[in-house]
Amino acid sequence: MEAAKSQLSESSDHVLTAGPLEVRLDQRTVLADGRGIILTVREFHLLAVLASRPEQVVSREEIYDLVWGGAMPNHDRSVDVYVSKLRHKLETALPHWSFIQTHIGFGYCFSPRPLNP
Amino acid sequence: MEAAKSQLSESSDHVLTAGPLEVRLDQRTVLADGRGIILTVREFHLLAVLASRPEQVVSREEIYDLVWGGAMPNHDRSVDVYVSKLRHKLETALPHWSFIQTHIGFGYCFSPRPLNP
DNA sequence: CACCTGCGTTCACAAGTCTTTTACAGCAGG
DNA sequence: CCTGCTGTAAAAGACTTGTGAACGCAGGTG
Repeated sequence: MEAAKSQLSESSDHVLTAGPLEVRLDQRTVLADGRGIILTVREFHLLAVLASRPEQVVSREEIYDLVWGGAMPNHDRSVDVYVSKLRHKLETALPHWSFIQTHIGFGYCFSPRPLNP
Repeated sequence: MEAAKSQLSESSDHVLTAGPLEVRLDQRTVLADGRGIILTVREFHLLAVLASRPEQVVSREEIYDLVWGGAMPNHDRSVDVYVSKLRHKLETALPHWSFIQTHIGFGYCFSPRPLNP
């Protein structure tokens, strides 16, 4: 039942939930199936930005502005690099879930879904 | 038996217990396996603040506000220095336990756990 | 009063971690 | 093929944290 849920729900203003993933904004912590995941400041901020807009495609420029602040320099790859790092940590913690989709030529989309098998 | 317990329990409003550590708020004393640990005023206050929120990540700013009072001056390292002093005393008293985790770029977390070897 | 001691604060440096940049490989489209 | 885009490892650089030491201060002691 919960498996089909792709919508992110908010227990409160400070907690984002997506499947087995829980992002606690006020405490700067992330739980995967109740176990803590250690993220760096950037990784956490990036996840918070993406997870707060489930199912919405967000452009690199906007992500950059929200997480790094200011306009994204030309040819900057920071967003890509951090999405990669974040995906890696999420995958390690929750191997059967996928959270971030790439939208080629544009940006990324937070869209939690269980992987079939 | 108790080894697996990472949650802090409260025998009363005035005593915080975490593994073999007992913080007596009303008496301003700390016991490690029943033996007293001598802490200075600052050290005790810091421990009390952290131990009263087990498993919660607390920012340096908040710690500073609660223990020192007021806003933390820029580049102030008092919190770090006292965490270091506190860790040292706790380690001396309870070599096989770890109590305070660092969350880089943010703050500290009181998370009592026995050390494996 | 002169001295000693303990505490809190600040400083400085080493060690460690994180961020940014760079480079290269794979992929899809023309 | 050639080009543009993405994934990602690794190098280089920037920033954080741990901690010993120095300093000033206040209280206690002879």
